Amino acid sequence: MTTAAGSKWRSLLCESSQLQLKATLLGGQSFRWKNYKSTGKGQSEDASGEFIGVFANIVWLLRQTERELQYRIVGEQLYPNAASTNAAQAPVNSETPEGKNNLAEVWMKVPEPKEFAKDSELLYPAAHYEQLLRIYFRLDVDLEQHYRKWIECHDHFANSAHRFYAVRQLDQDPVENLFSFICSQNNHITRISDLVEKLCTNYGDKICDHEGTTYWNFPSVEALANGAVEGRLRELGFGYRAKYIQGSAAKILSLGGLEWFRRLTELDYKAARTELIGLPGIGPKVADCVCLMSLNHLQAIPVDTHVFQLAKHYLSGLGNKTQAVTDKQYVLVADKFREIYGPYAGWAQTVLFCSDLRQFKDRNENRAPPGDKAVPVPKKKAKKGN
DNA sequence: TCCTTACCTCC
DNA sequence: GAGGTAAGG
Repeated sequence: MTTAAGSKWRSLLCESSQLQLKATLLGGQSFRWKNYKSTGKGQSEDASGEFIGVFANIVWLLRQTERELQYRIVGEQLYPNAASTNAAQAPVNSETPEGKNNLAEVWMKVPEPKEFAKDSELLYPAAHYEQLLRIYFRLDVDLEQHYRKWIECHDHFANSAHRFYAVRQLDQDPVENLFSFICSQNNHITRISDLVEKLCTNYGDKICDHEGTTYWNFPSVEALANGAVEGRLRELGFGYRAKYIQGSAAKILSLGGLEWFRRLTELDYKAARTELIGLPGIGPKVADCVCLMSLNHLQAIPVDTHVFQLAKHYLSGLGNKTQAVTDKQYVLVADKFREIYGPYAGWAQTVLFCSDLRQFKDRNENRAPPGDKAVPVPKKKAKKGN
């Protein structure tokens, strides 16, 4: 059920001032995107401007121009649950109420392809892929408007925004999101990516081969709950995270699997967070990552040691020596961010987080493109020092 | 309730 | 030590 790798480039309208692919895809939200260097492309070291990655059981190639987001389907498979859920009654391009538009929910409603007139070499009509991209990048949200607001909220954002334009909060698959962030504890991005890749190659299904690389989807909860998983993951170098992965998978199954995740999107933020912390290996930080990145709770603030350092822009008296973030400090910092930035505080924090990543530091390429006048250079506005 | 420490592995 | 968590004081 794979697609010929030769499928053509398609596009949807999307101003480059609304989306910066690089920082959005490589900034630590998802660990499955890579800079794409086509083998045929000669001297393209790092600057092809194309990214390859997987979501919704599709291998995507993405790039952008000033006016368009362009995509190419490298390979695809049916969503595994498409046939077994109440598929048919959800036309792909129906309007979904704002705030309820979760990727996993859409996947669970993906109709079977035979219900469509086939469009060229792909499984679905172009409108389907377009909708997946709109959901994944939350393209319905006017990001420039939020930037303007956040700039007014605090100097710290104003000083970072012009260096980091158009970082979008992805709306990810909760399964991939949760298990990826279990892997993230005490690790940096490259090793997290390696571990996530190992999960996929060992427990995922193959999607396709492309230019000598095999692409896999993210494993199902069932696959990760199997009794042999912990031992195998230890062999593969997951360390103490191995037990958390299998244990969380097993518990999620006992709670209802994907249906349990769906319920969490309907609960309010605090309730969803509490549920998540009930899983082994999930503490406050990972729970907030999942709330923010795949359960549509945009007020969640994941406070890691890094964010904790940033928080000293806002709060005095956090102490200079402490290494570990205590629960009390965590709540203090998260509440402060929400107080300053409002209901989309988590998104604002993602932008700030990106702007402080070493890999992105002092790079002009992260500035808004020359033609972009939408996000004004910071004005001023004193609000510091609480 | 609040705060330390061990934990796997890689760099 | 690293973008944390769970166990124990």
